[in-house]
Amino acid sequence: MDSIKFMDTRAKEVYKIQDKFYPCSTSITMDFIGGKWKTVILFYLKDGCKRYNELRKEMPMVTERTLSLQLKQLEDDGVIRREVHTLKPPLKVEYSLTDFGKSLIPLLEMIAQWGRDVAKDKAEVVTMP
Amino acid sequence: MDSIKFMDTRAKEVYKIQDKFYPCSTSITMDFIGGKWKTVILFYLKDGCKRYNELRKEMPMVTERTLSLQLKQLEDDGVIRREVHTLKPPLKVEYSLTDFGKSLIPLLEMIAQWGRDVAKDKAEVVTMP
DNA sequence: CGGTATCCTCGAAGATACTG
DNA sequence: CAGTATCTTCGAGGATACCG
Repeated sequence: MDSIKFMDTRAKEVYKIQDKFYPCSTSITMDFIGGKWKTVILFYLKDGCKRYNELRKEMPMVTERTLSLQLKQLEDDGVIRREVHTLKPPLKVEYSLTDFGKSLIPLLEMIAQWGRDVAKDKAEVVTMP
Repeated sequence: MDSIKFMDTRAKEVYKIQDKFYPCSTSITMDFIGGKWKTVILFYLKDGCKRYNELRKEMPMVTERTLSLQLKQLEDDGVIRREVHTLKPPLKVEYSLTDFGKSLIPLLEMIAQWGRDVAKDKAEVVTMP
């Protein structure tokens, strides 16, 4: 029992949301916008609603499956809204930010701006084939 | 040749940094700070340099291997600096933000703040066993 | 048009043991 | 103290084909 005083007694507090543990509030944010495509999708949605194919054209390197999955996750997380405007094909589906999603806009702008600053130094801009 | 006018002629420009393509400036930023642990590490380094074991204690769920790899990536990306202060064991190694890394601080603060706002609604704070 | 279904690859991250 | 070495797991994301 004496050894108790040598143990690490600093209580480490973490966040818990539905059985998931987050060691830092930044982890919570990254769970919403992390991954390869979410910030890109959200960045293109921030100026208004977009159709599925419009998003695809903005992201020439994403596969349909992945775009679809990411959109569904963002929808499940309450960040974006999916609205179907037709009953029969050809379908018209529009995606837009929810109010909760709009709360991310300043952050998205800042992420984009830091990337642009880095690009100024290190990147070249090329046109996709 | 007539069909050329039906093709998607909007030139899609992307960023290129050392053979990697980025469809959006947000992707560049996320390549630096994305993943499960980088924002956490950077957030804990933003107030000054930390030793390896100090970082471990802040992140009770990270494995040594992963922490080590993430630190090395951040170092290779020029975001943090690694300084060795002893020649023989026990070693003293300190990590700190570079000037480039410090340019991320406002962004890190904003990421943390958005996460805190969400936590206020949805998270509980628990003490790690 | 706006997706799913299926199968597959690959890298991030973890578990555990060991070391200068 | 501050890692590295090995092995393994797991899930994000990709390729391709098909569907309402």
